[in-house]
Amino acid sequence: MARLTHTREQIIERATELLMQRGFNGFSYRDISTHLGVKNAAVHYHFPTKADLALALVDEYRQTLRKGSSEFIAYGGPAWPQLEGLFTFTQRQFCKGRCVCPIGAFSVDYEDLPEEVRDATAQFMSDSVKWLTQVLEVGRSQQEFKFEGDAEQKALFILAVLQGARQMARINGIETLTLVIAEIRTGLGIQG
Amino acid sequence: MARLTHTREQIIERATELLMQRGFNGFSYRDISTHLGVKNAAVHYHFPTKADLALALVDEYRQTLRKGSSEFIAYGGPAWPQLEGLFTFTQRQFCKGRCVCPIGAFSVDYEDLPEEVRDATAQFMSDSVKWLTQVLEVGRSQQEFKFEGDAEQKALFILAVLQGARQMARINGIETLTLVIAEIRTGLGIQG
DNA sequence: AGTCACTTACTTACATATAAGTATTTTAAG
DNA sequence: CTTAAAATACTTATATGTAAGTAAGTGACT
Repeated sequence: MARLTHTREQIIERATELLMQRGFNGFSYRDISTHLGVKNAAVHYHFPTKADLALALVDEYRQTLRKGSSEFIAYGGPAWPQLEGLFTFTQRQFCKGRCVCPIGAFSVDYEDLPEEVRDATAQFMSDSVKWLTQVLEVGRSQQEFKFEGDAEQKALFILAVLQGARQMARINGIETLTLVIAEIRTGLGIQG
Repeated sequence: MARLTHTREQIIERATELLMQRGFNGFSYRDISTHLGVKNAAVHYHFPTKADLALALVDEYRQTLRKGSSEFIAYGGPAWPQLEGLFTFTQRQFCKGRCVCPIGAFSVDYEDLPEEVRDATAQFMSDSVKWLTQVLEVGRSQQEFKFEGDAEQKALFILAVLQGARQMARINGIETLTLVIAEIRTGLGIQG
């Protein structure tokens, strides 16, 4: 079943960009279709409603992030490359368009979202926290990181900083993100 | 010049709520007017365009935050009540409707915003960083806080965490915000 | 013949905004 | 102190554009 076109993938790609740049309520099907050179209804063909599209976006983002992290969860290994991977990912995403992360965007529009999308977003958050908690715990036990207290609390903390910094960086420039990441490293006893 | 109605103030109040709950693109003039029991055009009378409204909202939020902080800047005094004030403010705002802060909301819709609104948002951010930097510097020199490195970097860091946590709390519940604030205190050597 | 991936052509609804009119209140002049 | 004019705070009505969604049709491939 060889694919003739990649419209579906292209829709997701463009929608992700738009979501990150303008928020979920800040773009329309038209913004997607004109960009791809197809008609509005073509987008509806692949994603009948905007909720369907939103679900696909969360899923896509989850898969993107999971690619690198699933191996760690399964087989262990050093923890700090995992954490650095998260930093790099965050910075690279930001550079692709000074954008906030999809979850950050969704969290602003949260009340508006259909319940399934809210659930998917929450699930994604929960997965991320679990993953980072494990990275921190393993890293601490292997003397890669130095911190006190609950690893899950620290994980929440780090994800919150990244989320916030990415948004602030949109207004103040990327140095904000860089400085904040440096501060996280310091807080974990990692010397650059 | 006694005021007969408070429509203008009520518009700002309601619009702030809506902005925090649904983002700048997530509400319309109709949402405001029906809530107040006036007509759509009444809102346009006070704020001809949505950009005008946005500007007023940033200004309002700035004034709200500045009330408590201007005295500190002018006259000094202990620093930690200032910081605790920020925490309390953040938590109280959140409880008023599980909402993100207006600046967080704007940062998501940033690309969409008229330039004046972007400028005002940036100005607000810059003021906030300046204020918190001063609080941290004074607090450190008075032995209220304990931390190393640049105070401005730390200020950026703390504002980013609060911003991010407030959004995450929307999805995960207020404990996230509480935990994160506890973690900030720890990072400054403050014992609860 | 049927399914896939669309297009054409629409509908319904809402958002933003403006123009013109009205009631009430304030100001300022005689 | 009275009154005319001007400003204030709206309403009614309407224009223009856009968003989301659907029904029915088309052509290509299987």
